[in-house]
Amino acid sequence: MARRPIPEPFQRDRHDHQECVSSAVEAAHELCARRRIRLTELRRRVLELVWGGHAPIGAYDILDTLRGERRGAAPATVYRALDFLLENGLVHRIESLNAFVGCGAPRQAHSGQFLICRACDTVAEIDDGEIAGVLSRNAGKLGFRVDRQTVELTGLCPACADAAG
Amino acid sequence: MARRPIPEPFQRDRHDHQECVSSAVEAAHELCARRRIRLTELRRRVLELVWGGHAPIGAYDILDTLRGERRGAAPATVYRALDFLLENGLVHRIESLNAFVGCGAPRQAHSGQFLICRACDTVAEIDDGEIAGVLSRNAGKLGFRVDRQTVELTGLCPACADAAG
DNA sequence: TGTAGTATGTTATAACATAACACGCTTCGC
DNA sequence: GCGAAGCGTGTTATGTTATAACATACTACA
Repeated sequence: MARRPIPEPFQRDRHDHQECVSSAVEAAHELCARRRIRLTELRRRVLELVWGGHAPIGAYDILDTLRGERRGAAPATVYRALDFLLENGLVHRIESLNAFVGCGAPRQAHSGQFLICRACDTVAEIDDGEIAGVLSRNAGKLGFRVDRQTVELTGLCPACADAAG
Repeated sequence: MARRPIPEPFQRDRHDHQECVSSAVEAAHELCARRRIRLTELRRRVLELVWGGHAPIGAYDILDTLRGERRGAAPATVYRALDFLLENGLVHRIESLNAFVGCGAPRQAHSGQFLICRACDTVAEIDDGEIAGVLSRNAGKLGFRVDRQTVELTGLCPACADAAG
């Protein structure tokens, strides 16, 4: 596991972001070793780029950077790496933004819930059992069997809410 | 208001779907009259096409139909009509599918929660106060102020779950 | 009847994503 | 070490979703 816990949502002012990136890469290495799958150079690099910040990044923004580093980078290059990272729960896709964020607690593909600040673009992932429970239970009452939850809450993070008054 | 309530989620086997469409159009007429905004021919037609079924429909599928009916239909034609319908809560966008469904209880742009059957593509909208409450409350505990909730649950509807065993 | 505001037509392009096939590398049994 | 199988990436092409920008037409209302 990472030596240092991923910062709690919205406790990120003035944090050492490089530590977030290296924790994420280290966690990915360990997860891939455990599963005997390959965290190739390309996949590691795409993971780092997704972890460039706590804001979601688009596939073509990743591609733009990659093109400066590797000849022959193309959309498929990026999407294949992202598919691998998604399958293994190392990144998440934010459906409402067509963009990707790093996962702070990687494990097999899982859902989580996302708090998306519309002012500063920061996304915080939470994994709230109460939310997941209510969703499954209330859908279940209607006879619906839930496989996958997409929960994306847009609004203002604490800092931006303060600033907005 | 519509003379007949929109069918409950998943009580739709052998229902008279034309009734769903005409209820939706009638509700839209009333809502637009009340707000003194215009449900034009184009907007009404796009609304009908979205209500073609209880499965989400893509903008370009709407466009394909429209092209057979109206000269000069183009993407902007459809997206502008959809924007109008979205703003007024007459349709919803399913983010995880980049597609649209009719709203059974139209009012000013609102969120709702969506149950999406991955077998038959039916989408049921629910408006569950307990879910909305837990989401707002638990995000609020972290200092996050929620403006908009995107909740999309993918899985199996009762009929398809039965069929799958 | 003029005009301001709204709605649509029209053309172009941006942004996001996948298909299909070739090639090279890694792994593993022999 | 050698060959086959599977995996990962390169490469080219295309499909799908969405918006920009400007022109024209329609509607409401003074």
